[in-house]
Amino acid sequence: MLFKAGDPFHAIYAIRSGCMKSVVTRKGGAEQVSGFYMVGELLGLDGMGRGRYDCSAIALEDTVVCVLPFPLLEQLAHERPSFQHRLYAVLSREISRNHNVMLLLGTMRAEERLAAFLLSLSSRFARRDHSPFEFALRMTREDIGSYLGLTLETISRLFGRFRNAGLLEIDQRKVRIRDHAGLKALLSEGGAPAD
Amino acid sequence: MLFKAGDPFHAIYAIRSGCMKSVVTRKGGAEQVSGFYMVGELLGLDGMGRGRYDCSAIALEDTVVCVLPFPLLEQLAHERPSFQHRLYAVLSREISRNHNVMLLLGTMRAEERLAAFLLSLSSRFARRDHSPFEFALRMTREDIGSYLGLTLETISRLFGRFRNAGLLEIDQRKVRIRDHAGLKALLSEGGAPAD
DNA sequence: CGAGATATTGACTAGGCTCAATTGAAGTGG
DNA sequence: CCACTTCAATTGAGCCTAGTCAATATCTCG
Repeated sequence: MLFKAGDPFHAIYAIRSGCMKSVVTRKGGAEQVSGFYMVGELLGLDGMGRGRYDCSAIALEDTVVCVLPFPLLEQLAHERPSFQHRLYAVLSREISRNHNVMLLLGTMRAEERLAAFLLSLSSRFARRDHSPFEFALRMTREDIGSYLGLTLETISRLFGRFRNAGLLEIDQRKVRIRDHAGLKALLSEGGAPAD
Repeated sequence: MLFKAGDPFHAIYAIRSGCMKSVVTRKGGAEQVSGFYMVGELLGLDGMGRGRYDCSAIALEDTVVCVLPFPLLEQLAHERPSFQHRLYAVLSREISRNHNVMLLLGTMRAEERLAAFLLSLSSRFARRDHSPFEFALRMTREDIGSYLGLTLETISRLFGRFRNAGLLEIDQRKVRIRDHAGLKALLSEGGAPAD
């Protein structure tokens, strides 16, 4: 665990290698995975508002992070307007990303959610010179379910269904996407027909 | 409509009077209300990442906003570090707020969602010297449902159930909270018992 | 090899959605 | 002023998706 919800905020973290998840906890004990982070992505952006992190960051494998002390970032931002601009953009993107998750949780059915999740992973791996069609999940079914607002059983069943439909191969955590277009098709269905 | 998803971003907006909603649209047509904004709150924070708004802002009644051109904000931030700090905090808070919505959409059942929504409204009105127990909703059942990831029928039924349980009175859009503690109790249930 | 996670699969249940009809409120024009 | 339209809200019946509970299988690691 890199930091815990409630810890005082003084830095954001950039992942140099490995993979992490962030978890928000509700008074009452219910938890939800609020994001998965891979190489090059930033954790802890939620902390600067209240001066405390409101989620916990947990490594999913051996992970190396780069500590970016917030006072230093603010100083750099002050000195270089272009850096200031970048930093605002990074925060704003996180908001956009959250909107997508809200859309997923609020409007999609289980199949669509998992398809969207896999496609998102796929494109993120692609941007990092990994194969977009073959990669290893670093998280458990339970983590995926929590992130997508589903149960681990549902995730497991969906993987089975996707395999039977010839959309992908899955062996434990190794995923191989066989029909990228087919996954995409699952997304648009239910909305307006593509015209 | 103040701005539309895809419009080029050049300003954020502060509400001076009235009430607005923001709506994200999915390729495929599905829409979701991503937030309700009242006096003093900021809209359009999601736009600075990509240079385009990714949601639309729609007034729910006659509304006056204050236009805050982003270049101006950046300049002010550069000149006054304390202002820069505030601006980062505002963005970060929006991320925290989104985490709460994700938690709501991902882990709560219908009753809990509506209770959480009403309590949130209540405390926001309180902070603005309105009564926290008596206020008028500015949005339709459909808007509420969309925001909470439920259908308008479910919202309507829940209002009925809450009324029968003596938790509140509701006449069209006028709400009167009769049992604040009772609403809160709906939230913690389902999680771990308070100990 | 054994213990404890993690995954898979089945049977059953229930919460919330869909479809549909009705009522109510607010606005429009003759 | 009142029919007429339109939009919003309520209510009911039935269904379906995903959750729950439970049993088993498989992995990982000490």
